[in-house]
Parts: sequence; C-alpha cells; structure tokens
Amino acid sequence: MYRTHNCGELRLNDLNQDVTLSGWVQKSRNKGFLLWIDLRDRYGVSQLIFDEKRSSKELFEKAKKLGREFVIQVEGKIIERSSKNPNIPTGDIEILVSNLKILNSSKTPPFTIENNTDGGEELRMKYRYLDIRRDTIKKKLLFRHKVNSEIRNYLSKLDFVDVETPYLIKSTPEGARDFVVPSRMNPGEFYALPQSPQTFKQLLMVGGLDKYFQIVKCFRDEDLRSDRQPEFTQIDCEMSFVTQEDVLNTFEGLTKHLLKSIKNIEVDKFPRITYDDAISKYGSDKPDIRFGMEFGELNKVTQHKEFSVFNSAELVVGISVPNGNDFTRKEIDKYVDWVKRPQIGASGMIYVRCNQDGTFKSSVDKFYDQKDLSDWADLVKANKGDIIFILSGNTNVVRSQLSALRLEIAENLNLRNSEEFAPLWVTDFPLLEWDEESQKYHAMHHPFTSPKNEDIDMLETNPGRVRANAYDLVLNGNEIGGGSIRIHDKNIQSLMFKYLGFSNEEAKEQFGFLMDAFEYGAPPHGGIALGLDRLVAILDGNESIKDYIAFPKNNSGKDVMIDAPSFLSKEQLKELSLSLKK
RNA sequence: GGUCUGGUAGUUCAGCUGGUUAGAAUACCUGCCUGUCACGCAGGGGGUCGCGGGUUCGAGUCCCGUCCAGACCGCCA
Repeated sequence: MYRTHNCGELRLNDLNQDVTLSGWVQKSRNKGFLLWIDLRDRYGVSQLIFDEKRSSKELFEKAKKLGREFVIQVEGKIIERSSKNPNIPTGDIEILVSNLKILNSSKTPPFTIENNTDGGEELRMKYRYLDIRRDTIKKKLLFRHKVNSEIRNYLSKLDFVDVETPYLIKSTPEGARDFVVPSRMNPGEFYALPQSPQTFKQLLMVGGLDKYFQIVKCFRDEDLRSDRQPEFTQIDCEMSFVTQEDVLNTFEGLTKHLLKSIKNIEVDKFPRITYDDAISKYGSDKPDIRFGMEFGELNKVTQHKEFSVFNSAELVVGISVPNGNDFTRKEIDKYVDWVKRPQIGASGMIYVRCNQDGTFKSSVDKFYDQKDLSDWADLVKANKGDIIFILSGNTNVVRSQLSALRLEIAENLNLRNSEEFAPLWVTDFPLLEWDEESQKYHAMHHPFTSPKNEDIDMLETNPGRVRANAYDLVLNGNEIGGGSIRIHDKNIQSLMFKYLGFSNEEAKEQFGFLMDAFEYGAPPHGGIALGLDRLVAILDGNESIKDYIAFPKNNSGKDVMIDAPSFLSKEQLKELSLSLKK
C-alpha cells in the first residue's frame, strides 16, 4: 500500500496516528539538526520532519539527499508542530518520519514548481506535465472538471441525451478551413475533422432523439489567439419542436445554473439586444455591458459647420468616458496615438472636455461653439467631468475602431471586473454577409440557419437585409455561444444553397445526405453550441483559454511537448498515396 | 499574409550614446546553523549574448537577413 492518507487531509485531531504518505518532494529545509520536507500531492502539502535526535542516523542521512520532485513514500506518526503555519490547512501538524522509501528520483526541474513559477510560457509548455503539478494549473483543470460535470448533470436532468458523433467526416468549403486526414484505403481521398457536429446533430433530430447534447472536440484550421485553439471543446446542443424562445430560455437556465453553482452568483433575466442595435450602440456584435460608454451618433450636430473631416464622413460617432476630464493632455495624446496604430487605423481623434462648470473645451473649438459641443454631450450622454472621444469615417470601420477604444479605456479604468458577470443575448443576426474577396454572399452563421419568415421575400430583392433566427450568447464581451433555428424544409434549404452560390450539383454533392433526410419528415428544430474553453476561462476570471486546456497548442499551432505536427516517413506517405512538393 | 514586442547563466531579467574579465535575483553544489515554512549565513560552479552576414580599431549593443516565441489585425460559416 502506497498511502493511508493523502497530503492534504491530515489535521490536529489525527494526532498520534501512524500514517503512510506518498508524494513529491516540494522543498526541503535543512536546519542542520532538523530537516523538513514539504510533501506534495494533488490534495495538498504535508510537512515531514526528520530530527537528529528522534530519527535514526541512517534515515537522517537519506533524507538529506532528497532532491526536488523526488517521489517518496514515508511512514510516520502525526505530531503537533511546535511552531505552526496558519497559511496552509495542514499547518498544525507534521509527520515524524520513521521510514523513507524513494519511489523515484528526479532531475532538477527546469522551472520552479510553485504557484508563481519562474518559468516562461514556452518552457512551461514543453514540460507541461511539470506545469500541471503547480497548484495554479491544477486548480484550473479541476475547475474545468467542475463546470463540465455541472453541465452534464443539468442537461441530463432536462432529458438531453449525450450522443457521440464521428470525427472522420467530409470536408466542405463553407466556413473555416478543415483539418484533413488522408484515407489509406481510399487512395487520394480525405476525411475532414469536424468544425462542429452541425449536420449530425440535425440528423439526430430527424432521427427523433428530440434533445441532444455532446461535450465535443471541434477542429478549425485557422490562426490562433489567446482565446482560440485549433482544437477546442464545444457544448453542442440541439432540440426538436422548439422556437427560438425555447432555446434561449433553456440555455439561459443552464448559464444561470452555472453562475449559481460555480460562482454563487444570481443573475436576473438576461438582457437582449438585436444585432443592429449592438452594432450601432457598441460597434460590436459581442458587447461588454459591464460598463456604459454607449455610442452616440453625431452626424446631425457635427456636419453643419466648416470642419471638412466630419462633413466628409459617413459616420461621426463618439463615446463619453466617465470622469475622463481628469485625463492629462499626455493621457489623451496616448489614446489618440493608440487609435492611430495600424491595428486600429484611425487617422485621428477629436476630444471634448466636459468641465465641472458646464463649459466645454474641445480640440475643434475653431469650428464649433459651446452650443454645438453641448448638443454632442447630450447625444453621447456625457456628464460634467467626462471626456468625449469622437471618431469619424466609414461607418463599419469607425464603429469597430471606437469599439476597440471603448474596451481599451474600460480596461485601463478597471471597468472590466472579472468577478462581475454580465450575460447578454444578441439576436436577429443577418442571414447573409457580403464577402468582398469572393464577391458573393455567404452564410453569417451557417447555411442551415433559417431566415425570419417576415424577411424571406427580401432574399430576392435585398439579401443583405434578411435577418436570421440566429442568436449569440455573450458574456463580458466574449462570444461564448451561438445558435439558430434551422431550416427543416427541403425547398427552403435548396433555396439557401442557391443564394449562397451552390449549384444543384454542388449542394447535392456536399449536403445531399441532409437534403435526403429532410424528405423523410424532419421536425422543426434548433440549437446552440457554447465554447466550453472560453466559458470556463471567463467564469474563472480569465480570458486566455490556454491554462484551462491540459495540453494546448502554441501560437503557431504546435505542441512543443510532443513536437507536433511533424514530418511523415517516406513509407507512411507512400502508404497514404501522398507525395510532397519540394 | 501583416503590425508590434521580445530572444543574454538551469530560470526570470538588467546591461545607457559601441569600449577592460557580461551582471543581479533565483535555482543548483559545498559548508555552517536548536523549529523552518519565500528559512538564514558563508563560499562555489555555471554564458555559442537565437542563428548568419555586414559596418567598425572594437559589436550583447548599430545595420541587413533569417529562425523562434508572445500579443494583436486579417482569418475564425
């Protein structure tokens, strides 16, 4: 037997017990006549003591030689510490060791295995198994497990059935790039890894399973971000005989349950905003509503004077920063420079200081009088003591610039409190999106999303204006889920394919199985998919998902620990009927 | 594909306008230490300054190229 107890559970009332513990040597403190070792396992740390007087000479010498991360097993008696440590749960007791067995030795680890490690990102990833020994990472993985099990329990209780769908499927040109897998038995042919189990979950609805969920890996061959990995996990769900309202309520319930059970936070009914409103009020389809600074559109009150920058702009739009009049000239210039960086790309920014005495001071005083500035202040809901920042230009461009600025300022003013949770439904997404590159419309969500009944007629006349029965769940400015009511009618589905530029043959070739299924009584259905990695990270107060994934990929999509991807041998390539271009 | 930042001891970093033998902290090793828990004290070992080229009497430092890492933009139905 390796252990009678773990390293985190022993307390004062276990005194005088003989115990066996196993774990890793966290640290040894050699005082000459006394030697302490912190023994660590998943559950905690217990202090072992070796004593010149109370331990045998042989044992004492053996203990002196233990290095960091040695795996040992000890037998001993629990005694009360004469000098206690209130900082750890086991701080009142220690184990007077009578027997020490070295189960495994260890090289000195390349970084310290402590809460605040000295290791950099790359090194930690290369030795991820050591990184996971650290409390910080371990806690995050345990946290993910807890969220994961709450989700399973909640959905199972609501009669959702967990069904596994295949990973080796068919590549389709829509959407993200596919990861592909060559087929040995079918030379020249490829499987694709699913970007999502979308069509399968719809087929499960045709199969009559009524409510489906799966916590499932999805794969997208696109560039990475701190909140984007090429393989990631979705909580994938689909329901039959539901309206949009049913789906929203079900998953609002799930989100509320998670906030309650994980964070002990009660949230009111989630606010809802249409896509159009989100874009005009926040410049983003995933607004962070933990703070205000809503956009005010200023065209009407800015384009009547001789200021050509504003007069020539498609949109003049501003935000009011609470107490921003406290900014120094230097701080203002910093923000002006910030929006002029190539990533943001504004050519300049106008500001208006709202003084406490009700007067205004702007960078365009030459063109506008106090009355003008006062009108602007009303439209951006500025108070005395605020500062107004104004951008102008092409509508879409300027909105996304101001949105980025809004988040940057909020970040700097600590308005993005990670322990505050502001969920939000964004609804009525456009069905189609114009793609400049290919010069055609493509599905904003995916090609199985149903258009709103009242907008269907516009498919012919004004396809860009057609709204979809599609919705996103946004939490603290992050898109954590999205879904739609699907098309269940074969004719509408073929119509959609037609508008997306698929010929009949292409549609049949790629999605024939779905069209066929729709000929056999497909029920009305809809669903949603939530990004588990992001959800978990945000619930835990972080935006980077890397540490919530046991073995993540780096920026270039590499696993530096196992060194993947890697080259194949000539034999393997041959077997797969592949040859590489030099 | 692009922008920005970085690459110096096992590790995290400092190293100014180019100028003796490249430093600190920590980790590691040795010794000392009567209750440590970020233990303390003394000593020691440890460097292809990412790589290649250039400028210069002289390059960690300046220039060009390249590789790697991170953040962001494009991209992510």
